[in-house]
Order: sequence, then structure tokens, then C-alpha cells
Amino acid sequence: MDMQKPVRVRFAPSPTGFIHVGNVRTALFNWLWAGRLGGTFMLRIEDTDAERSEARYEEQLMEDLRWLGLDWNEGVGRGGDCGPYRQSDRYGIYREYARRLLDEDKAYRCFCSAEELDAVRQEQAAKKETPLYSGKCRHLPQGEVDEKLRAGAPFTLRLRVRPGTVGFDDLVFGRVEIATSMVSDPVLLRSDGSPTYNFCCVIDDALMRITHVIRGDGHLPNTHRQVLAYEALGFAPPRFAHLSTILGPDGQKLSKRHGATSIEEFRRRGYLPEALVNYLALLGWSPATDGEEIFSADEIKAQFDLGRVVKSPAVFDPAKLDWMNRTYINKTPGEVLAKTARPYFEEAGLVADADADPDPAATDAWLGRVIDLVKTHVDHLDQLPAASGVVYGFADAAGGETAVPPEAPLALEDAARAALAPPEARAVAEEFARLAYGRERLDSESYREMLGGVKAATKQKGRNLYHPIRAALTGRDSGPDLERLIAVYEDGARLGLPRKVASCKERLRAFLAML
RNA sequence: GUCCCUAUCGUCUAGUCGGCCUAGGACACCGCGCUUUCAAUGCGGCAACACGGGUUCGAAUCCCGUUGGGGACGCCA
Repeated sequence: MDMQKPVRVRFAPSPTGFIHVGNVRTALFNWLWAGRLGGTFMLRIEDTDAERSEARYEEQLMEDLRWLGLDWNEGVGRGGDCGPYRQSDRYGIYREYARRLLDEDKAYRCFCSAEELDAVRQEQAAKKETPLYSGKCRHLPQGEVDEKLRAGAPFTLRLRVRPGTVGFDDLVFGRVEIATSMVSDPVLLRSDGSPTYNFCCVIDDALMRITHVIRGDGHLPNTHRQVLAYEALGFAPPRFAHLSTILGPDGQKLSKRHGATSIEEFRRRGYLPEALVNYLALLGWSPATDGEEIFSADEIKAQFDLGRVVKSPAVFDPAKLDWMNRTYINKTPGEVLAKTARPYFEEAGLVADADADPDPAATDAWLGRVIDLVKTHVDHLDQLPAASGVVYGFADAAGGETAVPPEAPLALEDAARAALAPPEARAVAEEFARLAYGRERLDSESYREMLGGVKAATKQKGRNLYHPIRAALTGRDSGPDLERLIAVYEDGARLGLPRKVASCKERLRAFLAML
């Protein structure tokens, strides 16, 4: 265990589906550990399950990692001197080691059929016994083996598990030790000659000089088998660190029915990668200092310590993720958010597709101001178009995902109508409108001047002054700061957007006519 | 069934050698303040050591048991 050795860790997913938050947290902890210690973070693809592995999942998974900023510096897509990094490209290597184990009698051929083994297991289960391999083929006389081979009988290769105990010192769970009598002789090679996970994993981690295996705690029992395999192969085992499972709010393993779980889905819904990374890092790990929880990836990297990872499973809390995402959204300037948020506005028909937009830069700049106005109301970016109703003029689809009416007229909400009902309120609104109509150009500065004019003419102030103006201008009785909103209305009106943004004068005329 | 792991507020967690813990922080929730309004924000509140035995002058912290939760027992990974 010399700590001088450069740290090498790997993330080794199977491309059998969309990658979910649990896997990503594993990748993240590997990435953080490598980053903290200035080591190598490798991506290896475990596609020995030919049935379920698909190339598109591999693509997706790499895209997800890149999006999150979990860049790997060796492995699939990056190369390196320990390749190939896809297990399906390494079968020759596994065969070679299997041969060696067989020659050294550390492994043996098992001629039991899958059906046979299954029957035995069922029998054992029925008798309430621990289902274990009987060891039937462990000591087959050589003559019998030769005979079966001559007859072309299919066989698997099993590791000969030694008596005694196996154990290892897990970086998060501590010493874990069991009697080898509790572990069946693991199958190394299937009857079709393909290698199994436990075998590939050991050979790859050894050959790729992995120093720390950081993975889900579902592998904890596998680790015993793997340690035995390391022994048989004559390799020194790496350090292990097992991460507890992430559960859904009901305490069950996180799955699709808990809502969004795939990274792809979080991205689609407008979660920021830095928020997801921050949240996931705090699931099972915490910094040594109490208090602050908002950290950049680099800040986390600087403090990350496997020794501070908790052993018990953590429940994924969407509400806290939302809070964190909100925090990041509010920290990020609208003009920056506009780049990632624009597609949501395009989809809602509020801005033209970028390639059909005569001046996309102007649109983005304006969109950034809209976003700054309404972003404190959203949990994730895909809610932005609906939250922008106050600018576009449609009635707020409260909670509605993308319910943005394309051609609806300006909507005067009941609360705004009520706010304008008293004669004094109406007088304020009309005086404001009169001043606005008389002006060529409206902006934040002229708004302040007009406000003074209305104040002088109507003798109203405070709420009685602002509220009617807000209602007559926005059709609502609450919303963002008027001074900034007015400029956004005016500039939006000049932009020629697919869904026209009404100017202040147009709004005043329309709303006052509705009373 | 057998084996392994695990157990602090509703949730994420701090608590690293037992005393500094009348158990701290964050999310959620509730209240108050700020603000023309809403949101944001600031302040405050509610809320936990699963249970039972030990060991000890002293236990959330150590030991045993009970209960709850998770996992494994595959020619899946």
C-alpha cells in the first residue's frame, strides 16, 4: 500500500441503459479522488454482457460525463497505454490468464449445466439452506475430464476457492472479512468461452495499475471473490472504497418510478451541471467544516476525502436538488443562462430558432434580461418560458410546464382588474398612460420621471401609486421590478419576435380598454 | 433461509481519542422583517441520538441483544 504510487482510479460502467444519478455519483467520487491526489481518472467500458450492451448507451454515457465536467484523462475515447479499454476488445487477454490458472490448477473445468445448477439451488432454497455450489466438479478424476472433453461436453472455468477467510480493508467500510466456505467457486469463463465480470474486473484493474477501486456497495460481496482471484493470479489487490446506495424517497432503491433519475433527463429539464455535481457530492460525503454547502467542483476536489464518506445509504431529495439548482441559477447572469435556456424559448415558440433569427445575438442579449427578471421564480431552466408570461403577456400557466398560448391576446388577470377598480387607482393608471402616450421613447429613466409626474398629479404614493401602474402595465398585481420590466417591454417590442412582445403604450391601451 | 453491511431532526448530514452536545449546519415546513407587489434575501421557530441491557465518575460516541433498513447468495454487471 505505498501511497507514493500515483493514484489511478477508474469508472467502469456497463453500457446497458441510461446512466443514472447513482452511477454518476460513483464516477464523481472517482473523479474527485483522482483530482484531489493529482492522479488519473480512467473510463473503461464493461460490455461483457453482449445481450444488453449497446453502442448508443456508450455514446450517451460519455456525453453525460462530459456535460457534467467529469473529464477522464485515459480510457475509451482518450486512449492510453493500458488499452484497449473496452472489455469486449480484451477477450484474448482474459483467455490467456484463464489458461494460466487452469495450468496451475488454481481453476478447474466444471461440466455442470446451467439447468443442473439451477435445480440444485432450488433444492437448497427449499430446504432453507444457503444456495452454494456443491463443488461437484472440483475434484473430477483426470480420466473423467478427458473423456468429457473428447465427447465435446461444454464446461465453465471455475476458480478454486481456498479454505480459510478472505478480507480486505475498505476505505469506507473498514475491515470486511468472511469465511471462504460462504463463497461458491466463481465462474471465470462461461461455457461459450466468454469471461465473466468478476474475472475481467480483476485482470483489468491489475493490468491497468488501478490503485483505488471506488464503486457501489453492491459489489462488496464480489470483492471477496475478486480478492481470491487476485491471490490466484499473483496480483496485489488495489485499495477498495465502496459507496452506499442512493435510495428513493420511499427508502427503496432509486428507479424510474421515482421520477427523474437519468442524467439525460436532468439535463433536459434544465438542471445546471454544477448544481448536480454539488448536490451529488454532498450525498454521502461532507466537508470537514460545517455550514456552507455551495461549492464549485474545484472547491470540492480540494477537500474531498474518502475517509469522510458515510456508510449508510442516502435518500435522494429532489427538493434539495431544486434548491441547489435555484441557487446556481440565481448566481449565474441571465446572459449566460440565455445560451442554454434559449432552446426552451424556441420550443415554446417565443423566440425564433437560432438559425432562422436575423440577429440571434440581440435576441440572446434581450432574453438574458428577461431571464434575470424571472429567474428567481424557477427551479430549473425549462420552467423559464412559463415564468416569462409577465413579459410576453400570456396568463401565467401556474405550474404548467410549457403551456404557452401562441397567439393569445394580452391577459388582464382578475387581481389586476380589482386593483384598478377604485377610482383613485384608475386615475393613477390613466395619468400614467397619458404621460406615456406623450413620450416618444420609454425607458427606465423616463419611467422614473413619469412616476414623479403621476405622484404630483394624483397625490398618491407608495402602494397606491405603484400598484395601479403595475396592474395597468402588466395585467397582473405582482411581478418583477417595473423599472427594469419597462425597458424589457420596449426593447422586446422592437425585436420582432415570433410572439410579439407588446410595448408599454400598447399594453396600457389594451388593459385600460378592458376595464 | 444463510451470510455481510447499516441505524442522529421528514430528508442530507456534523459529531473522528467517551466529557467542550442543554446534539451543530443545510433542505423542506412555519413565523417575522425588508420591498410598491411576487420571488429572491435577512432573522427566528419547529424538529433527531430506533429500542433494551451492560462497561464507566460520565455514552449519540464502547460492548451485547432486539427491531428496522439495505445488499449478497447467477454461465448479470
